Amino acid sequence: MGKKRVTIQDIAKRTGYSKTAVSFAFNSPSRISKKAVEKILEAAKELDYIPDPTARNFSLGRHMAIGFLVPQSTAVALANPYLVSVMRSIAAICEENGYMLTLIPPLHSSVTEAVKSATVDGIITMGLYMERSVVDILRRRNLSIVSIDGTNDEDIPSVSVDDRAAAELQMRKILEYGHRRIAVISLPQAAYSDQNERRIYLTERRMKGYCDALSQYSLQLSSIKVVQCNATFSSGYKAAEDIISSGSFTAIVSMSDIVALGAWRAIRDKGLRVPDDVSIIGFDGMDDYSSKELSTIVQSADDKGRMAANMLFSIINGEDAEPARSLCVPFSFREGKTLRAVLKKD
Amino acid sequence: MGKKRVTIQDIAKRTGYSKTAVSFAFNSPSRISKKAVEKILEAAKELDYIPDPTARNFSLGRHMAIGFLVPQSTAVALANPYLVSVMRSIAAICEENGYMLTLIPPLHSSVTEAVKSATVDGIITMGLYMERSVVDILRRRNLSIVSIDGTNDEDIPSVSVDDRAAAELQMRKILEYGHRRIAVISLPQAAYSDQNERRIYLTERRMKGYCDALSQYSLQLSSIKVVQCNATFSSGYKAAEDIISSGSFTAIVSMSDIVALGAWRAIRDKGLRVPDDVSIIGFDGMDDYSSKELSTIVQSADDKGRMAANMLFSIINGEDAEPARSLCVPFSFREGKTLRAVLKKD
DNA sequence: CTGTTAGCGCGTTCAC
DNA sequence: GTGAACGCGCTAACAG
Repeated sequence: MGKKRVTIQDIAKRTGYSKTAVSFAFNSPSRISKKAVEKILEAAKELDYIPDPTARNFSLGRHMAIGFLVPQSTAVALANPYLVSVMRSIAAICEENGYMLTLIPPLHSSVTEAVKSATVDGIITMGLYMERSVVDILRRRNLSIVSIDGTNDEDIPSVSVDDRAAAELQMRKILEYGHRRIAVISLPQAAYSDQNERRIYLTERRMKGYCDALSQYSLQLSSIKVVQCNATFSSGYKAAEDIISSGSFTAIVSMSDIVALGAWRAIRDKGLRVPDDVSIIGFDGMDDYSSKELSTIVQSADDKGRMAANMLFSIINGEDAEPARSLCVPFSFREGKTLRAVLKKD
Repeated sequence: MGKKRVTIQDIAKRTGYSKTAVSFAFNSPSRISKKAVEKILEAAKELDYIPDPTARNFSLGRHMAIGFLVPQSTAVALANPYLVSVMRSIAAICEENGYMLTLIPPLHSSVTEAVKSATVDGIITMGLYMERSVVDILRRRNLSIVSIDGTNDEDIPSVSVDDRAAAELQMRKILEYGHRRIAVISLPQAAYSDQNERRIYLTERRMKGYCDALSQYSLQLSSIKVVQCNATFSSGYKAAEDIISSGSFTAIVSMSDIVALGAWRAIRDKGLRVPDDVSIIGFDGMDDYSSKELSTIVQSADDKGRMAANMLFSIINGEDAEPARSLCVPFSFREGKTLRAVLKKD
């Protein structure tokens, strides 16, 4: 169905000019006479000619799109509002640059497959443990990458927060409030990581921060309960149910706000009160409407996205001399309403 | 920097086979001898050969990506959690089909420009008034499209809710509760609409529903206040501030949940109580954690996204005989906690 | 300055 | 198993 696409040839024939002239009319009008440009554009309009973007990109060796590579299925990834916020600010920078943003989930459960076939000019990852095989493909394909909250790998430009210090602050707040029966809700380990590599992933960096805080109080990590879950509300809900049913804790420390919110709900549903019975502290500081009352560690999603995108574009446009930079976003503590000093009773 | 890309030629030379053989080794291994396949794949591995996806797509005339076309800048669009939910379920279906999802915002403020240059195999729009010029480009480019919450255009496959009836129900609830001093927060009119066209946009369909409900109570649309804002929390907040300062209303009817939530916050910040002083009813029924208490009209984001994506894929894969279908998602009323009968005092 | 000719990019596929 | 054409727009090199 539908007649064949109108090509540059058709316009050339129709006007009596060459393909080259037609191409110039669109891309460098100054290269040919005004009259020629007019005639060509007119014919193009008459025949409804649109230069095929695929052919064009192929010719020019670019796509005008950058990829947002997420480590899990998009259904999980987009369930995290913090990630969406970061993506939003990335998309905004893309728009400024006339680029589109393509979501790249693992293809057939494989990040490598996805990266092999993605038609983009560069990639921003978030929360991805960059295994060597992925980096290799990027290199082969000459694709630039910027990593957000990724591995602390020196040869990959990255944007992140000082996870260890931020986590230390987070745990210290809880300890300062007198809590000792503490549960931590961690995030998934690098699902696709290669055991041979010794780069350190976000969860480990934060765990280190927890240890540091605990040791200031002469406590061990082993004295607290650690569970792990996806960065979604419902996972946080379930995680908190687990925690509640496995003992009596006075504080929950979550590596993610959305998880903390899920936990909060679960606690309320169990008939417990926050912060009277259980204190909660999150991590992210979503600028979100619903989470203003959550005590948390704030790191700007907007800054992260913007910095990463700008960095990527300056690499793509060759404006960047240094091969790899690591930028750090500041963090801060937000008091919120989900923290309370533990009652001295034991 | 970086050596030239390894191409299919290099593998051909290296192995002594032809380009054709190499191509077959990757795409139809059964087409050549097992031995040949082995040798070729081995050489490919040694040389780190990855078939260039751009060239491949160009050759095959496809992209393995579909586009999500939003009428506003992504920074605005992604600020609406309901839209993100829809996108999430679209992305999930894409993944199942091995496709990626590309976000298409207006390029240089032009939807037409964006649609001209998007390298995708099909498009799903949401809340977009489909002007003729856009439809024309899609046709020229042979791009299939499915519209969510779009214009009621018969020749475009679409998924939506019965907006008129849903809005009527929404307004009727408010009226049943005795409210008469009512403010409506509407959504942006079709920013890119062509005045000559007579297709009806979502806001108008809903407005019709409001009229119908009002007339059952012998009221006119002119008797209520109508303001308009973007589908974001902060816009909703501002809209409610306007409403509050412009008179005394007992109920706010919003065309979007996120807007309703913003309004709710604004009302609280003004020292008024919900629902004691002001009732609020939203529209969307976000499955979201934070909005369970909002009284609203529920329409499943997941269904919308899934149905639209499945429809698009069946069109792309040529499984769809009928040229255009319009699917309807059911809606329902959720009581919530933001409605209260108005006190008889006047 | 205006316009053309002749490839090029890279993988796919028809016809032998 | 192969040679050659093909898709479509871009552009270096060249001629008037």
